[in-house]
Amino acid sequence: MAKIINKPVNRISSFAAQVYRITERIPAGKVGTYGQIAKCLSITKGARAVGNALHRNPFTPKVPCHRVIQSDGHLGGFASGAQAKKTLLEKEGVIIINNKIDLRKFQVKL
DNA sequence: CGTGTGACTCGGT
DNA sequence: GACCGAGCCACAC
Repeated sequence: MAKIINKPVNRISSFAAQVYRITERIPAGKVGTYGQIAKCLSITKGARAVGNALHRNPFTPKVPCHRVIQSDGHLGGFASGAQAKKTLLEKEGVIIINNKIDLRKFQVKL
């Protein structure tokens, strides 16, 4: 009999779920850093893992992954291009100068 | 289980 | 500010 194997593309790791949870609670007009989210998950050095989870984020419209930027204030990366990320943030009310964001004013406190 | 990769971060140059 | 190297974490193969 044929084994009905469905691609396990449906399972979200607990880690990723937590990342989405934190990202989802970022209000519009504010931004957060990968490291900050990582720290919320008790993994201060897991900024990379956080980026990975967001990059694979299956809840794109549900999770405002575009509100997550680098700790330096740079946009970081975006699946559709940093340009789109920049535009989106500006629409939310975030002021971006030279592809950089003022973390002092837009970094949300978790 | 080892290896490679990535939307990161920090420190030095 | 830009480039490089090292460190840390999770995932895919």
